[in-house]
Amino acid sequence: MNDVARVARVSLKTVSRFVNGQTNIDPELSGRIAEAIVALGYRRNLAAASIRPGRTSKVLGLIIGDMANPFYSVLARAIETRAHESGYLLITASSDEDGFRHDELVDRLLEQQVDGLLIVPPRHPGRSWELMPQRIPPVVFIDRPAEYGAPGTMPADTVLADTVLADNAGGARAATAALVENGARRPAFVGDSLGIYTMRERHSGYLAALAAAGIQAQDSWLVTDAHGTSDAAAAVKRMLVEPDVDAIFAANNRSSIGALMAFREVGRRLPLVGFDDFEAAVLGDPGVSVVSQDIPEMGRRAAGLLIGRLNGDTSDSSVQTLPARLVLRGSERA
Amino acid sequence: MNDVARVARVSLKTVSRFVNGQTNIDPELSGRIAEAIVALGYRRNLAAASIRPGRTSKVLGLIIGDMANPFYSVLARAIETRAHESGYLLITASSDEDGFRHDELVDRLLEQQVDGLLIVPPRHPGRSWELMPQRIPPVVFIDRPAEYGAPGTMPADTVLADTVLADNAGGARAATAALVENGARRPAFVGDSLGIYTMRERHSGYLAALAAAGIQAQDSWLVTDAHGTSDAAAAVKRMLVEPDVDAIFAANNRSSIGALMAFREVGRRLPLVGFDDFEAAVLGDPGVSVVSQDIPEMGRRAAGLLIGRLNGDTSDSSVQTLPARLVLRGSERA
DNA sequence: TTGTAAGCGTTATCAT
DNA sequence: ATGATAACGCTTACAA
Repeated sequence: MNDVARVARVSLKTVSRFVNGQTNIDPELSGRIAEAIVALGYRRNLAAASIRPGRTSKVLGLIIGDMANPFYSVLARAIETRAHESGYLLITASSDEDGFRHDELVDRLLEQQVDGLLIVPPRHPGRSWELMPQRIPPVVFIDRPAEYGAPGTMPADTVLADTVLADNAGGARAATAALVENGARRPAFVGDSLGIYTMRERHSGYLAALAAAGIQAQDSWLVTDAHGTSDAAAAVKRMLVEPDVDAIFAANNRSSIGALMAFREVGRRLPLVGFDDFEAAVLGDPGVSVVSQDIPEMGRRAAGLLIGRLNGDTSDSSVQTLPARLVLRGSERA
Repeated sequence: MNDVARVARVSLKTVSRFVNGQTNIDPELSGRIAEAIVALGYRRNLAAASIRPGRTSKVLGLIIGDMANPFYSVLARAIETRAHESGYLLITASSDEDGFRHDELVDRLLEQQVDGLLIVPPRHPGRSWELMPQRIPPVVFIDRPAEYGAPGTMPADTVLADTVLADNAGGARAATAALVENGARRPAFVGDSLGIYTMRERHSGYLAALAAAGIQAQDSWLVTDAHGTSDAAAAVKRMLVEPDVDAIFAANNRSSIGALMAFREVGRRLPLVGFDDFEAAVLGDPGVSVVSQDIPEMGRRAAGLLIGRLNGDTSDSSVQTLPARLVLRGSERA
């Protein structure tokens, strides 16, 4: 910038004005500056600009579980789009659901001077947010509450922290109810560990639907160790062989896909409703009914909330829960 | 940092040494510094650190078409993993395949002082890389060559630019050959516009396989306006009704899925091989045979190449082509 | 409208 | 081993 000023025979400040788009500049000087910029191939250094107090980096940090997972990548895209609209870049990092790595990433992003943080808390939490140093930029937690007491309670005192969740319990309840309405009396729950927040919520929705139908839930209907499609497939295959259950609520899309694999292998199916939509759901016959979360909306809301905070919104921390929608494609019937 | 120094009653430089992990510090002073850091909740400012000459930001920029697209998100994840291993963060941005937006992002990332750039050139190119100002950090182009002359030729003079591609032509040739070996005499090509580099390559592979089999390609076998699954489905449905062709090479996975949709709707199928694997490919009966690109390897290679450049590798610009693997699952047969 | 000088948080030089 | 001081590229009072 000094060089530009020298070549254009103006002061540093005038160049600064020019590159910042200020208007009160003599057209002649503007011209000389523009020429000098092109001649020298000058490009402003935003990192340097952002170290001034009161100036921001215009970069946001996003921590998700795994960028390669469609849930996260769709979420990330929605966030990126909203961020871009307001002139923010996005540093996206994967925690692999590991608390330690997550915490490292938080520290690194803060050192990198991001203006705000969007975080999907890892399944295996690390340090509590209560232990965070005082000066933290606004944070929005997505999909799962942060690890401290009740969601939205604690962080309000320390930092501006909002939370955006999906209605996991309500969606699971609707899914299970759809099975029951189509005649199921012994619907299974096939999913991952109940140590995971969303699984816990979905399980409680499943139980609520059973209770509402006057059905007594049985432990033998419950599979909570389906970490991947093959676990789920194995569990569902057992269900087809020993028909203890008469329908399946697949609590995530890996479980849904596992169920389809088992159906195909055994050559027989059970009524099925899954949580979370997936590409192949429309390809089978019948199509797979699912509870669909509006993931892009979750991302837009989260990013919008964060950017609102950065624009000076200091209202109380909020917890928003987005509705989940039941999409019936036929697989809920016998 | 000044405050820490004051509280710990040491000089600024000693604190700097401490936070940079230098060893030559009196243990007593170290202790005082550590205390002061905790007491003040001090966190280093990496943005400020990076403005020193010779110092780097330890941030890489990645421009892809669309983060929500599985091809890109898997690629991004592999890149992120490799970057993380070497201590780099990754700013990921989507161009939406639009040259103008792409160019804006390049400028912004350069202003943000990223140490290097990983770029999937947009389908609708903007400014040529020849026009870029001189001082540019190393760049790696992925999946498609950059927009200037032959891949890898031009940028060598201006900037360190490598290119990592998949063997689109070879993969398409193998896919088409598999159809022919299973009796196809009139295999269709269903894909997107040949204005797209990868489509052009795949089309030439398809033609090569036909030529090798002594089959004269017909214009009526060629569909190049399948931009999404429904376009492809419509095209394939026509093929099922008026059987001009006897097999289908789907040149991308949207076309494969469209073909499956058409098969399901009409209740009849044709031999099919697709380019690019997809989740639902194993769920049908028969499973869908595909040409599979090793996307994570592409990401690892690209990131590794870039980091190598950042570590001082100044060898000539290279163009690497990764093999595509034919995965037969049954759909290639009648 | 333009310029001068100070300062942001850090690291590097060079002395001690 | 430690520290004083300058410098990085930029913005912002404040002055002219």
